[in-house]
Amino acid sequence: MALSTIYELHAEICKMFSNPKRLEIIDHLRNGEKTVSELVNLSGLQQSALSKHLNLMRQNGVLLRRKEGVNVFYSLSDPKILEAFEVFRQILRGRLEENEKLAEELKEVASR
Amino acid sequence: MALSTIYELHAEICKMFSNPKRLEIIDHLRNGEKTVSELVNLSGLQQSALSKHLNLMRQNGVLLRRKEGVNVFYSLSDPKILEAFEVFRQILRGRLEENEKLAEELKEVASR
DNA sequence: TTCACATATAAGAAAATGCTCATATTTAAG
DNA sequence: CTTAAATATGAGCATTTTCTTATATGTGAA
Repeated sequence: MALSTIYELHAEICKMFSNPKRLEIIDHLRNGEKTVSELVNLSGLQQSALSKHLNLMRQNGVLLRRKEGVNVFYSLSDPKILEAFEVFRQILRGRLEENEKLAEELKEVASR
Repeated sequence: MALSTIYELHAEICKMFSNPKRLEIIDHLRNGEKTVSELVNLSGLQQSALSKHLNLMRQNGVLLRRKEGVNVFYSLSDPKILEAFEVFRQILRGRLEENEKLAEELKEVASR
């Protein structure tokens, strides 16, 4: 598990974010902590699968964990992550708009 | 191959960045285009492996491709990607510093 | 056309990922 | 102590990733 270069570390972070369900979970935590059961309902994942996602993100320093009685609350550890996401989403939006334009053009061409 | 949700698109991008060699290649293109052979030398990858990385990043819109005679030049398509990387690297730097502090403390404790 | 170089692609194997199902652990209540 | 609820962990399986080796394609020179 010993990572060395900046590229390996960076890749490890990206790998952790390269799963739609994990990104969705992060989004659900955007406005504050949630329990595992709440996240089960929100995500639609099986409890065991969710638990593994949460643990992975926690081990990578993305999530914080807090126990209170029987419940465990998870929360985002660093709001900067959301900033970085914003840049990606902007790129994606730009790309989506391009695709929509292309789709429009194709429709126009096809309808002639 | 049909992606739909923003999470799936975002995850797809992250997946593409979740490989140390690809991140290294992007870094090599930071200051302008390079041919495949130049990148073979810079990256230490086998030519076939490099070619696949380049093709993948191109298909995902991260790289541009330009042919000139026998050579093919690749370049970054969007400088914003480097911005997003910067945010990640900052988080990583912070985490590395923390680790170093912890390592220091451990050394001190151990040397008593 | 033929050759040599630059680049791309195909096939196969090893490793990693993420799911499901089953089981363990922890904690509060009775 | 026993039970029930919340959470975590383990085993097995299908899928994906990435590498290596070998081969194909494309382009300019002779």
